[in-house]
Amino acid sequence: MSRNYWLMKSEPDVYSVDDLQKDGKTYWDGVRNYQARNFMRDAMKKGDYVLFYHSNAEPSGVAGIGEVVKEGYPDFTSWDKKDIHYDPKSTKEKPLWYMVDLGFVQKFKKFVSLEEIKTNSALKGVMVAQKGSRLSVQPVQREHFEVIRALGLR
DNA sequence: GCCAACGTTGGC
DNA sequence: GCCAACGTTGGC
Repeated sequence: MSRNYWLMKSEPDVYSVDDLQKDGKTYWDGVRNYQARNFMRDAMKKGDYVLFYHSNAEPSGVAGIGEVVKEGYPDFTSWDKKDIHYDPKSTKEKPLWYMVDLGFVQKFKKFVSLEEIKTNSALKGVMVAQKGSRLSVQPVQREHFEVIRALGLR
């Protein structure tokens, strides 16, 4: 089976890997960036694995693994006026933003910090370690995914 | 809380 | 279509 690998960022104060473990699955609402949207709408497939990354955290890094359980569909929070992610350009008839559903796979035994990712020579070129990398949904090479998972399950 | 990096908006 | 101004992200 061919499976793709991704990294998704979430601020743990807002939604952490523990929340995902508790909920079992969640919908990944609130992405308002076209590149990230395109990944979720067009490229992420059921069964793909996702590194669950804690951003704006102390420390930041990968906290666990999730799995795509529902492929891209319109982010309904975008046309909800009361929602913090409301965007008047998006309507039910013409959705602008998309999301996927993410299921819980596992929480790492050992948190893999950004620092660790940056200094590991086997992880050279990982997008999240690059300066100014703000993309909240990004592709990860299989080999890199495996290295990070191995670090997390030590 | 600061600020560099980046994406988006809007005047021209 | 350029680019300055502005808003946001996210590491530190």
